[in-house]
Amino acid sequence: MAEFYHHGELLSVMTTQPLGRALDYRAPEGGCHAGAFVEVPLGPRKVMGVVWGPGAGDYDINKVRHVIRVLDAPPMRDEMREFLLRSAAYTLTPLPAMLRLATRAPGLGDPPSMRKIYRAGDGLPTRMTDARQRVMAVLEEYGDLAFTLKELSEMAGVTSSVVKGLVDQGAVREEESPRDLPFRRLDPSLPGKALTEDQATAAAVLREGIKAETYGTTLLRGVTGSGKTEVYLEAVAAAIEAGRQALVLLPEIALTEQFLDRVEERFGAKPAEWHSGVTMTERRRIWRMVGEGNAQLVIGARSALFLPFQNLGLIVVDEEHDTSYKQEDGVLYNARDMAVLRASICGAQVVLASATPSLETWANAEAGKYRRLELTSRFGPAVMPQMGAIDMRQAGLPGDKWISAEMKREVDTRLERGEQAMLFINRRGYAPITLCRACGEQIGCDQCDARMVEHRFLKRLVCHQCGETKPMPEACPSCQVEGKLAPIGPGVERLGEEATALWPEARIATLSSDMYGSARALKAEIAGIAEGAADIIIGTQLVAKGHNFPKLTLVGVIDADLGLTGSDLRAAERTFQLMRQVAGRAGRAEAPGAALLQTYQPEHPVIRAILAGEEEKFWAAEAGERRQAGVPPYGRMAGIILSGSDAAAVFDLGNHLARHDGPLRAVGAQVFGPAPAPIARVRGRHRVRLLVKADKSVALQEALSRWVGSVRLKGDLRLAVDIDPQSFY
DNA sequence: AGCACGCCGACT
DNA sequence: GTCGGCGTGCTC
Repeated sequence: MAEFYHHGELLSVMTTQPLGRALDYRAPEGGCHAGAFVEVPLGPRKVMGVVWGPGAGDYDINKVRHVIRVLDAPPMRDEMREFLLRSAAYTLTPLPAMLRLATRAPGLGDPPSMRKIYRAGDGLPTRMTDARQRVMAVLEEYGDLAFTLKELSEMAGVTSSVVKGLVDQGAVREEESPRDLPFRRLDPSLPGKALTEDQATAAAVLREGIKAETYGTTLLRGVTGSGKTEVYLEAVAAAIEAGRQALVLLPEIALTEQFLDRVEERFGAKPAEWHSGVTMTERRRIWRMVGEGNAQLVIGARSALFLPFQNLGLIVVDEEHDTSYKQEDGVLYNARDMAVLRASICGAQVVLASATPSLETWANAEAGKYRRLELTSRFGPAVMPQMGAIDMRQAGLPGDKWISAEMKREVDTRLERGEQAMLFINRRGYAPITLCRACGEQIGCDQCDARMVEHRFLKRLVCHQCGETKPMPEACPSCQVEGKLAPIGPGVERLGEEATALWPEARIATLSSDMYGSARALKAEIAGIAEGAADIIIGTQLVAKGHNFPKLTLVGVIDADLGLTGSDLRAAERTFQLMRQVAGRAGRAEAPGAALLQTYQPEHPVIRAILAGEEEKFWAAEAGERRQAGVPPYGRMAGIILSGSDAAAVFDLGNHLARHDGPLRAVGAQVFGPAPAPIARVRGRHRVRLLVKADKSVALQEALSRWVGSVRLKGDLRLAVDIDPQSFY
């Protein structure tokens, strides 16, 4: 049991205020446990914090104030504190910022919110009417179940005043009940889908792992459609059977709805759903229920890692290679790595599922740190798609067309057969560049250094970097000449336009995340398309992620070269993964599929590896190059991002750091830069980046904090450390 | 993060 | 004289 502090005893409290350390307080009347969520006075304000441990006693004892109150929430467990400490140390994030991730729950500490519910009472109404009769019939039909006023009156087909009248007469009982209800119990004993031999073997291994009740990570690798989900749902079932909680992380909110249905199919009830699109009320409920152990399974985004699980036995990271797992939401962390850390602390199993694992995960599996499970056979009758390249150097297309004659023929064939075809391009909007033919100006963002992208659908120019938008101008903002602005290059909207011209009779659906007002609308659209509401699907990124289109038999990648060029060391890996994923879309059900890549570089090793299906070869070659270069996963890297409104001051700071690199040289690490960051200006702030490269064995974080801690940031200068950056060049 | 304190420029 | 700019420092 956690340490208890009696009234008046000195204890330390970690707040979410950016103080960087815990402060001493005295325990409140009635005392409190370590880990308790508390409200404490800080200057003139009241702030929330967590009782962190015994007081340090290094502060004027007369100035130490009392904890105001203990909040009504289960105390933070030691393992969560450990997780926060270690993830803060790993990512070089101040602890309060890390703590903020674990306290992001609306109404945390409020007493349970109550609502009125209605059930059958003891008495009978003095006068029976038709409406009253219907209410009593509903209550009788459902026995002792209780309903909200709205439910009951709607079910009986009466107004709420009828129910109220019955309450007054004692025929219906009104009760207070907590608004936050436990999640329905999941039933792991339901049969589930029949598994293939492959799947059954993998599932059995995962189930064994769960039984061991220790930490372990498994790479579950299987081509698209091989049934990874069915397999890891068996691991979820094993965790639930063992009375433990499970968490499934998905990279994309748009995927959750489909997934919830599969969970319901397997376990007879829907799990908790945690991501940015969930309402405040639902979040409060989830936070509370997860903490009370009344949510057995959570499906969520990366932030779900910080929910107060009481007995976490399994974390699944689906599509573990997905780059959206590494993104800033205040703190720069990779959810995949943090999942492994969280699990290792609480003795849980991790399943990293992917058709195309990241090189880090692949290397960890090769090194024997992760168990590796392979699903080779596809589920059901479908087979892997045939792959082919279209050499665009031979296609002879004009500069404003992107669909080759060969691609058109293949699509024609599918249309004749009543099947679906998908054309994929990873660029949102109409055209990535808007060029003035009079002066050569490319319209850029006023706030950033990025180019603005025309979105004809929105009738605006949009900055994909900072979200800034402006109306499409008539005249060039630089030379004022009118009518000379020209769209350059393809975007998904423009491709849709070209497709409409090529196939005027076909039903064409263009899928881009910015074309739908809500995730719900997009989901509905995708569901309709999957059922056959479109013949040709034109899509970006999001169609490459896990949707199932049974009638789809052709995927055409319009610009397979995107991502091959440039000096980003991970571009090849990303391209490989993306194309394998997209290709895997085709022919998931009965009809066999084909994948065609339009490329100007058919001899490129990545393109060839994809076409040949030689994945191991690709990874081995890529791993060799990285080992040679001493970059992740065979070396360590960190980015230092400096920002501020004054470009010169930002660069000065960068140069100062680069010159005073003693702490880094002491461990043999090298500094590169300063150079303008990949996005050199964001929202009016100039950004400069330094890169640090070190040997795998180096304690990089300690060296970095000594180095970075040596400078004091003046004015609006900011410094952020990005451990294991996604892109480095 | 807030909020107070305090030190310089331009006003009633 | 004094109002207010925001740089610096403090909060247990």
